[in-house]
Parts: sequence; structure tokens; C-alpha cells
Amino acid sequence: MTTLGFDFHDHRHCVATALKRAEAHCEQAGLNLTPVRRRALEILLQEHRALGAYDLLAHLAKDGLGSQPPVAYRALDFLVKAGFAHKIEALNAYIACTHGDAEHTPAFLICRKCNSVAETQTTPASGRLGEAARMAGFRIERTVVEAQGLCPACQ
Amino acid sequence: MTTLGFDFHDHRHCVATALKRAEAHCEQAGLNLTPVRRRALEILLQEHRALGAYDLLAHLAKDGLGSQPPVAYRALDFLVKAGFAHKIEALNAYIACTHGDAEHTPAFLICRKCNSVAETQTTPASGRLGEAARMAGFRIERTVVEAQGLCPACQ
DNA sequence: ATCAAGAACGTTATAACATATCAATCGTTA
DNA sequence: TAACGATTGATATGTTATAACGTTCTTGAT
Repeated sequence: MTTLGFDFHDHRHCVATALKRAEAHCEQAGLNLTPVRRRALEILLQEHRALGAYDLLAHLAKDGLGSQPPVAYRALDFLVKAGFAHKIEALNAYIACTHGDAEHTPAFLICRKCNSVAETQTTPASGRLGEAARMAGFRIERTVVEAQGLCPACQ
Repeated sequence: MTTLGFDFHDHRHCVATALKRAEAHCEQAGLNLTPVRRRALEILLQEHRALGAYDLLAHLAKDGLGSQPPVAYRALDFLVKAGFAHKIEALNAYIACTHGDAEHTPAFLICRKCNSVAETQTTPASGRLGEAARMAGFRIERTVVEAQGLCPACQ
């Protein structure tokens, strides 16, 4: 298991790699990675933390790519649906996915002090939650798993 | 494990019981269950589903207990802190706790069709999430676990 | 060639969720 | 009594999200 987000790394490289991966995935899946969407993903990757829709919008506006809320929300919608970004429900914010393009159930470690976010994975359907769902006859389609606390640096 | 929320039950009875339990707990813990707070809890219990703060406020207003947002948010704050209610992050809504007064890590099964919510429990720190947190050096203080999907009735 | 349909985007407006701030009230206690 | 802390009242504002409608551009069918 790899948990990204709290460690140093070659950031320029990881941004470029993720963008290329996204481009390839879109090409292959027939998705349209338009300038706005591409730039939105790039911004999320560069920031490397959870951004509010309006923060993202401010960045986009600086680049002349739109200044009204729907611009940001549409781009985020696309990125989330395509699996390139996730919404952090506890923060009402959005973050680039750090786990390639494969299907996965993301989980997040959110530092309440510095707001950094690390993405990791879970298998919720196999634990107590899945057991509870089966017993209740509930069919799980998506799970939100977010842990809040203190990252190593803030402890 | 008991998962409440999708089954029939004697509702008047469960509301009354939960209210009494809350009163007792407040008495014992030196908490002040004021009329607004008590009524807010009662409303959440009666509705038996996730309510937005403004939905709650509308109910309170009908009873002459306040008409401005802070009234609802303050009451919800109190109830959440006291453990009588939980916030459903994925819905920006609030629901009465159905698991007594003991400390617990709630988890929710949320039907995307009828919006009903069942509360159950998890032990996130002992699963893959906890493992990931330990490996990352992250100290978990609170976890949000919310499954979205279809309840038995809506399938 | 032209037309219809769909995807993306621009724009305006507004809905929905949440909090900051300061004043007023009330019970407690020093 | 005076000081205080907790609660509530009231106004204003900040923040997040979507509805609705029009325009542009591409693409494929006729």
C-alpha cells in the first residue's frame, strides 16, 4: 500500500507524468480533455492539495479560461467522473487523484492543521461496513472514507 | 451489529426513548438541553432522515423557536458535539444518532434515490485505513465513512 | 451543401449552506 | 451588587453549488 501526500518528491515530474497519463487515458477512452479541463487538472496537480471550486476558478480566470462558477464546476465534474480528481466531502474541496487511472476506492487522510491531504485506498465492502450493508440489504455503489487528524509534520 | 434506518419500527416510542436518553445524559454530563436544542433533536428524531440546516430551521420557525440560520447551526453544533446527531458530509445534512450515547465511530448507508440514511458502525482504525495511517505517520482523530447506493426498498 | 444533434462553453442569476459579529438576556457566583 | 459565562436574537455577509438559457463548434446523416 502506498500513501502519497506527506512526503517530498520531484513535483514537476509527477505533474507532467500525471498529465500525460490523463491525456493517454482520454485518447483511449474517447474523452475530450479540453483546454479548460486540462488546465484545471494541471492546477490541481500543481497545488497538490485540496482546492475549493472557487480557488480553482481564480486560477483559471488568471489564465483567461473562464470567470464564472459553472466553468470550474463543469471542469471538476469532468475530472471527477473521469477519475482524475476526487471530491473531499469533509472539506467541500477537490484534489487530483494520485493513484493512476485504475479503478479504486480512494480514502483520504486530512490534516486539520495544515490541510494537506494524502490519498490512500480501502476495501470498504470487505470490512464491517460491507457486512452491515449486506445485512441491511443495501447495495453500495460508492463510498466516502475520510480520516481527519494530524499529519506527521503537524504532530 | 445493528443497522438502523431501513426497517419498520414503533417510531413514537423510539423518539420518546431517545429524547429521554438525551435528557438523562445532559443532566449527568452537565449539558444544557435548552428548548431550542431539545426541539431540534426531537425534529431530527421524528423526521428520521437527514435534514438540511435550513429544513430544520423551517421546523423550528413554525414553533416560534427562531428564524435565522445561526439558530439552527448552533443547535446542530450542540447536538453533534454531544453525540446526539451526526453530520452527513456527502449531503451537507444532519441526522439524529441512533446508537445511544456511547462513544462510537458512525458509518452511514445513504440511499441515493429516497435519501434515507441508516447508521451503522465501523472500526476504521483497524482496517486498511488504519494501516495506511500508521505507515504514513498520520494520527487519526475522526473518520467519515459514508456509503452511497440503493436501500432495499429502492432496488 | 445543408441540416440536425450533441458537446462544450459563456453568462446571468439564484439557490443552498455556513459563519462573523455584536447586542440583549439570564442565571450563577464572587 | 457586580462580574461572568452561557445562550439567544438579529443583521449581515461569506462560501459553495446549480438552474437556465444562449452561442459556438464539430460531426454525421440526408
